[in-house]
Amino acid sequence: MSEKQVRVRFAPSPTGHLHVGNARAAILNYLFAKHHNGTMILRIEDTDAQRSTEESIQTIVEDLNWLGLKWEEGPLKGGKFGPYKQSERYEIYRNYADKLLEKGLAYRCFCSEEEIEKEREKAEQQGIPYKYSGKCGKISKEKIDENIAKGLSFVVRFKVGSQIISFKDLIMEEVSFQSETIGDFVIIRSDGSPIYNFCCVIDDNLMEISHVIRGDGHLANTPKQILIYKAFGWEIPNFAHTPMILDENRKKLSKRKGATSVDEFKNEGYLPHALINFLSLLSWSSPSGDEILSIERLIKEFDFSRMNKSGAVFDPVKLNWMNGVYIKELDSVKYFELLKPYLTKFEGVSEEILKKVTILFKPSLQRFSEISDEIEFFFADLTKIEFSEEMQEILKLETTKNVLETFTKLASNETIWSFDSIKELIKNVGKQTNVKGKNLFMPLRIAITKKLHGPELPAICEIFGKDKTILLAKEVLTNL
RNA sequence: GGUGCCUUCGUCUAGUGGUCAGGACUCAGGGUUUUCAUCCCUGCAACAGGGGUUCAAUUCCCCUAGGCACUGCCA
Repeated sequence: MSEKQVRVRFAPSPTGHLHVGNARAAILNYLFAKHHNGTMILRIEDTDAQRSTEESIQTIVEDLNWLGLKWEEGPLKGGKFGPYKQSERYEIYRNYADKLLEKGLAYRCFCSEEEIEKEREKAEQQGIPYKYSGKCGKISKEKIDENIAKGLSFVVRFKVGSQIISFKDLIMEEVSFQSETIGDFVIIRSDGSPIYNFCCVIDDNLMEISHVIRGDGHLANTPKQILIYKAFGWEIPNFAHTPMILDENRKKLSKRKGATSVDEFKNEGYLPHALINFLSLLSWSSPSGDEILSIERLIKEFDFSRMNKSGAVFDPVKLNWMNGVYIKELDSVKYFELLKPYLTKFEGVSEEILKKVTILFKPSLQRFSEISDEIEFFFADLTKIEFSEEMQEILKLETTKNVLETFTKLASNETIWSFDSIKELIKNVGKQTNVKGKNLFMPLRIAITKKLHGPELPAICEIFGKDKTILLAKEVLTNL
């Protein structure tokens, strides 16, 4: 595979947002292309006029851009093998279908949908696997002309014949099918529009695709496609069918439980790099065993030989962890810039304060969308917040009263109010009350922040300011 | 039903004809932080089952079970 120029394509159908399964296919295509210094193509498979939308193409392109995946040829972008939208290539497909018709490798089928449906039901009742009978393949030429003259509508079916189709998949290895189980399938609809399996082959050939990398849902389509390649006498590309991404029940990852489309991850505050890293680690692993991998390393190390054949469960908990790792690595300028969109709730607050407050959460944040809830207590009226049972337990400690009293007393005498001075202050409270560790810090933390955990206490007090800090401590004291 | 693919800790995975079956996430415990979190360390936890082949099988072969996908005038 090295002599030949590597050309791969990502070919989504624009029927909604970019799903993580498709995103992974895009990522793998990208990594493979870059690894081999090849070319990546974006092709829009919009032959389903009912479901395809222009907006969807937009969002898919946006999502791909957000991920940072780049392609050399595609709609909008152009390239010498265009157009890259299948809906703009119908003439091409019809021409190739005509060639097949001429060669007798395909035929017009005049059966109505109702007729087919009846046959299908009958087969099902009898427990026999259904496949098209092929009866229209035997109609005489005169009859065909007569039918056409009568204006009867027809589909074009590919004549499958009988043979064993086997191919070597880069991931699944040797795979073979008996063509008899397939049945003559439709390549052109009655309205003249072409069907996926047909367009896909025509385009992959015309666009000189060297490697077809796609989800293993397409594995069963591959023999049909190979038959078409053979019918035209075309070279068959390499196939790599990637195992699917499953949900926690080991079912095809679908909506309903959590996020499944790239834009949802984007909105929840995941970093594109984290998503790519995480997705690339499903069914694949680095030879080094490392898990946090830069894009450069992924490109360098990616290879189908290290890919499993089994599906992988998408574990959002691990993704969150990984995203947290990448957030920690961000420098503070970039961190704040990416966080800004999640701060709309705090419009009236100065950027300076927001920067100070949000930076405290950089080590613990897993998703940007969490920031709002985390920092809210800085701007809320904390005197109105109730204590949870766990908090009350801690406040009930014998030492609590003394700690809070000493704290407010010493705090009132402070002249400077800085992180260091507050730290020192708490140290002194410990000395004077002879309380330390948890029993010293937790009552203060709870009284002042109304939370069981958060950033370093002195840092919070500093931002609150002296007056507010003392006020909050006192307020709790009076109710003790 | 038919066809195809798959099966190592809960999850993602490494790995080999002889290994204490390794790592990561989660969880638990400990250490640092005079607190929580971060961070560090330790621990829990797996070769689907049954037959072969072999001196030896998690690894090779077969069967069973289970899972998933496809089975459209969807892609």
